[in-house]
Amino acid sequence: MPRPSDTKQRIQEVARELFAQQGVQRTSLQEIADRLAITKPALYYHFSSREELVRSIVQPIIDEEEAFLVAQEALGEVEPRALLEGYFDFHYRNRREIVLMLSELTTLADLGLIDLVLEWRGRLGKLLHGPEPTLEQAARAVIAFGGIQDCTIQFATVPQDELRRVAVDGALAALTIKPPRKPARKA
Amino acid sequence: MPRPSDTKQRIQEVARELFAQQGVQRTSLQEIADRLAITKPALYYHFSSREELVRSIVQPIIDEEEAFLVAQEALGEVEPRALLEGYFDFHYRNRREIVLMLSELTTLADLGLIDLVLEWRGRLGKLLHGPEPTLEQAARAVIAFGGIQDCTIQFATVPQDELRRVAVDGALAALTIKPPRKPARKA
DNA sequence: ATGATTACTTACCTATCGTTAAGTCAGATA
DNA sequence: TATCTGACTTAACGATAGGTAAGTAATCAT
Repeated sequence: MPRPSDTKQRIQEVARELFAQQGVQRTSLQEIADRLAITKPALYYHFSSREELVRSIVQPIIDEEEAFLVAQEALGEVEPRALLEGYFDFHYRNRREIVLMLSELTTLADLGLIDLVLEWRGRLGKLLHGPEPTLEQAARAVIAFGGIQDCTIQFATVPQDELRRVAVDGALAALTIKPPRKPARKA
Repeated sequence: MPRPSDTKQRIQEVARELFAQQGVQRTSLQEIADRLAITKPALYYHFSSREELVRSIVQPIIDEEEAFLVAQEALGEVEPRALLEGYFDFHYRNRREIVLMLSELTTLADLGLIDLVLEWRGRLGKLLHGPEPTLEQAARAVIAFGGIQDCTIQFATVPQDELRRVAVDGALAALTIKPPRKPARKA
């Protein structure tokens, strides 16, 4: 049986599935091994530790989000709708991994996920409202981006195009700030 | 040292703190006991199991959210702003516990939290848009309520009144649905 | 045919965790 | 003074999980 094998990929597939189903912490190496009809130490041939297996699944998502942000920041001027749509597509594509990351933030603390998520939200807000947004602007950004994230998780079965429309529309609506007072009727 | 002791409350305080800091799953009974300078089995005098300790912290929040929903549903007609403000206040008051519940959904699966959260979102949506909302309406509700939740977590240090204003304004903005086409100028 | 390499298996170790049984001891009760 | 109860401690158990050491069968290069 030796020589090139796709076992490493198959381990990751099974891990992704079990992690999504029952959580990272509640999934043991034994369970992953059983599902593949191999032994636990076989996993150690492909991954040096449990943590490395977890990281191999989560890290690509982190890298992709990071790359997305860097690309948008390099653009200089951002068009809100395009930014939100890009953000949506990224989250829709990786919704399985993202939900497991978000619903186990503390478990994955070793990866520094908590700080990363907070940092990303800050950077996203600055893309929309400049380097020093007001509290109101920051809140709107959190609602908009968080809302898109929630939509990809909550409505995971809705087709991408349809969901993108309603999610991005909703996020844009959340961003529109009405002038503070003065009804300004029939302006 | 016998006779009335406040140890049970002190255990819960320490547990709340450690759970919030490093997660429920990553906090062992040993750690809680050490922090209180008592022994691990002493915890079992006050709580019949680890799960019961966790539940004693999480369950009141669940009950409160349930009660909030029941009360709102009983009202018949709901005013969106009032609903959102009530929702905000509940989440602001319990933000520490709520963040630990949300960031460990899978770990707390025994409590049926995942299904509960999904159910709550559905009921909140129906409060705003009736028993059978469109996808667009459902998405807006998810963005609005999720956004309020995110705000209480993200801006945990902002005073309650100030944050409530911006969070609820943002949520309301997310709820306003523009007519699909036809600019309908000067209607 | 031989040696090296790949891809594992068998067997085992150890640490930790939740949990329990049994004992201790200060103070309230009688 | 004797007894009972509340509030623990000491000691230990069983399960499980991550991890390792050593061996083995199949394949490739030489």
